[in-house]
Amino acid sequence: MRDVAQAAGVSIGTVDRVLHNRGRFSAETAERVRASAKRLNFLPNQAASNLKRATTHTFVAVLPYPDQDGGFWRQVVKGVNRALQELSHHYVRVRFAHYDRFAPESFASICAELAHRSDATTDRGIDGWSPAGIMLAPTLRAASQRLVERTRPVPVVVLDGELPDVRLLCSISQESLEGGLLAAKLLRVMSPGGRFASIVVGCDDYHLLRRRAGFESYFDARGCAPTERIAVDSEAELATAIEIRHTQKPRVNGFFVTNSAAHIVARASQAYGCVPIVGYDLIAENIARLRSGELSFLIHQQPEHQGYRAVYALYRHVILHEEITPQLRIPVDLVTKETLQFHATPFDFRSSRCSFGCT
Amino acid sequence: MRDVAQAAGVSIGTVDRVLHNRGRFSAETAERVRASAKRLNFLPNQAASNLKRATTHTFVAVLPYPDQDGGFWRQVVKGVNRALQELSHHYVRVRFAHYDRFAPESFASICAELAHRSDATTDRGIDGWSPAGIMLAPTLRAASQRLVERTRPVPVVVLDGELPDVRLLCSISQESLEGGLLAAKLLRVMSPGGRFASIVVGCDDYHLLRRRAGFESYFDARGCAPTERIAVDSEAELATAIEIRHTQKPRVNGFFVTNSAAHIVARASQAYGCVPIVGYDLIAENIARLRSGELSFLIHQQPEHQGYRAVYALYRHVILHEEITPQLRIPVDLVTKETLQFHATPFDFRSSRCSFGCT
DNA sequence: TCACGTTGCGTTAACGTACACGCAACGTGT
DNA sequence: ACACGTTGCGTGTACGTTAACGCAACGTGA
Repeated sequence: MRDVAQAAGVSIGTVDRVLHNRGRFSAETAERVRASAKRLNFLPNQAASNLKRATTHTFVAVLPYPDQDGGFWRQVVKGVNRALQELSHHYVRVRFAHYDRFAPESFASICAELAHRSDATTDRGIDGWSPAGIMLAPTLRAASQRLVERTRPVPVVVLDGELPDVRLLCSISQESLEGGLLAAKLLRVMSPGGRFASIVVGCDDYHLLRRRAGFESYFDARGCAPTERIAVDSEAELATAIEIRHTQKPRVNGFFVTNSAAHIVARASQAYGCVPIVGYDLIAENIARLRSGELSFLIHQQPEHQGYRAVYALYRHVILHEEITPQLRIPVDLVTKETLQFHATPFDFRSSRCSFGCT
Repeated sequence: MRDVAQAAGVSIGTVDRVLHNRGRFSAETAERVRASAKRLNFLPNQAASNLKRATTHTFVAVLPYPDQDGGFWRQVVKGVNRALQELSHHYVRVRFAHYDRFAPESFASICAELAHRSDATTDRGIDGWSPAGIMLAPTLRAASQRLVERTRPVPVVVLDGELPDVRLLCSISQESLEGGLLAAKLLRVMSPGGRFASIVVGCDDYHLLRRRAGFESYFDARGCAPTERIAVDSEAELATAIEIRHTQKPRVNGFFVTNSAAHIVARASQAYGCVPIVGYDLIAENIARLRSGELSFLIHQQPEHQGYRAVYALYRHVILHEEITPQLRIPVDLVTKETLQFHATPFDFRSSRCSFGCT
C-alpha cells in the first residue's frame, strides 16, 4: 500500500479511502491511485486486514431442522461448524435458523425476520446484528426465491439444491440431472428392459424434479418406454403409494427415489420380492437397508462438505472479497453395501441450537 | 497473549518463548505459562502471526511429469496452483520436482537433492532453501518410503496413493479397495456370471495392487470363480497382452483396469466385440472412449482436488500448526458417457515448469 | 578479583492495514 | 468580514505476534 501511495503521489490514507470507496477524495486522485494499484498489482494483505478490522460478520444458515430427512441436515450443520472452527480467528459467526420442511409458515417467519434485519433503514438496538450472508437450503422453491429478493443485496449461497431465476452468490450441490442419469443407467444395467418408476416426495422442490428429469431423459434418449411417475406430498403417504403400485400389473422392476426416502420404498416393497432401488443419502435408515441388500445403490451428497463449503464461499466473498465460482459441483459419491465401510458414520446425535425464528 | 502473560505473572515476551519453545526460560515459569494459556484457552491469532512472521516456507511437489499418464498429473499441478493462488499472502511457495514414472533414477536424483536440502547440518548458500514439507506421489513404493525416511522430520503428504509402514502427515487418495469393490459390482451387474480380469501396469505400485485386491475380494466373498490377473511392466506392452488374451478360451466378459490405461484396453479389444470395461481417470483418451461407448464406467479421482488439498494440508500443519486428519478420503466419482457433460474439461495444455531435479 | 559467558526475563520495534482525527483550502450564507 | 460546513488529504495509533535486543543476576576459570 505504501508503494501504491508513493507511485500515485499521495499518502497511504488516501489510497485506503479510494480502494475502500469511503469518500473524501477527488475523482482525479482516485484515478491515479487505482491506476498505480493495478500497475503494481496490489493485493491487500488479508492477514493485516483481518488483524485490524476485527469486526465480526454474522452469517445465517437457513436449514430444515437438523433431524429432518433422517438427520441429513445435521450433517450439513456439522460441516458448517467445522468450517467455523477453522475460521475461529477470522471474525465469522453463524446463526442457525431452522425451519420445518413441511410447515411453510415456519419458513415464512424466518424470512420475515431476515428481511427486517437486512433492511438498511432498520434501527438495530443493542447488539443488534444484520446478516452479512445467508446459507439457504431451497426446499421450498417459491418462498426461497422471495427470501433472496427481499434480503437483497445480502449474498446468498444455496446448498443442496438449485434456485433458478434469482441472483445467487453461489450454489453448492450435486448436479441433479447427473444423479438421475446415473440412477437410470444403473437400474437399466441391473434389469435390462425392465419397467422403472421415479419417486418424488413433495411437489415444490426443483432439485428433485430435475433429478427425475435426468432419469427420464436417459430412457427418452434411448427410445425406451417411458418410466412411471410416483408423486406424494409427504413421506407419510409414500408407503401406501408403493404398496398400491406393487399390486398392479405390469410389475415395476426398479425404483429411483429422488430423496432420502429410499428406505421407506424398500420397506414397502419387502413383501413383494427383491427389486432394485437407487436412492439418495447416507442416513441411518438407508444405511441399514443398504447393508441388508434391500437397497442397491445410494448416492451420497456429502452434506457435511456442502455445509463446510457454504461457509467458506460466504467468507471468501464477504471478508476476502474474492471472486466466487457461481457453481460448485459436488461429485456423485456412489455407495454400495460393500463400500459403506469407507464412509465415516455420518450421523451423530448432538443437537444443534436454534437461534431464532423457531416458533 | 497479554492476558496469559498477566495471569502467569510474566511478560508477553516470556510467553512467546515458552509457547514456541525457544529457550531462555526456567522450567518453573514454563509450567505457569502453559497452565494459564490452557486455562484461558489461548489460541494464537493466525492473522497476527502471519503478519509478523512473513518468512516464506517452501513445499516441494514430487510428481511424475505433468504429461505422463495422459495428463493426469497436470490436473494435480493445476490444483496445487489454485491453492497457491489462494494462499498468496500466506508466505507459501511450491517447487515442482517432476520425475519420470518409468525411470527410477530420475526419482532417485530428486531424492538425493531433497535429502541433502533437508539435512539440518547442510550449509545453505545464498538463497538456499530447505523443504518445509513434501507432497509425494508414491508411484515408486520402495523409493518413496526411503525418501520419507531420509528427509525426516520434514512432513510428507502422499497423494494419489498410499504408503504404508512409514510415518506421514497425511495421505490423500481414494480408498483403493473401494474402487476395486465398486468396479467388481458394476462388472458383475453388467455381465452376471461372467469371467473378469483385472489389469495392473507396473508391479511396484501399492495403490494399484490394492485396487486389484478389492476387486478380487468382492468375488471371493461371494464364492465366485476367481478372476484373472493381467500384469505388464509398462503401458507399451499392454495392447499385446490384451490381444493375446482375446484369442484364448474362455473369453473374458469384462476388464477392470486399475489405472488410466483403460483406453489402451478398449482399443486392443475393439476387434473382438464389445466388452464392459471399468477404468480410472478422466484423461483425454479415456474420455473419447467413454464417449464412444467402448468404456462403460470411469472412476474419477479428482486429481485437481487432491493437489489442492495437499497444499492445504501442509499449510495447516506447517504454518497454522493445526492437527491434520491423517487420511483424506476422496469420494469415488463415477462417470459415464451420459454424465461426462457435468465434468469440466479436465485437461489443458499449459505446461508447468520444472524447478530442479530434471536431468 | 576480574573478565566473560550463560540464564532468565522484560522491552520494543516492526509486520500491513483500518480508521479516527486533524488541518488546511475553499465555498456559502448572513 | 466572519462563522461555519465541506472537501481533500496527511498523520498516527492500534490490531496481536514475532524476534531482536538489552540487562541484570549468576556461575566459572584464570
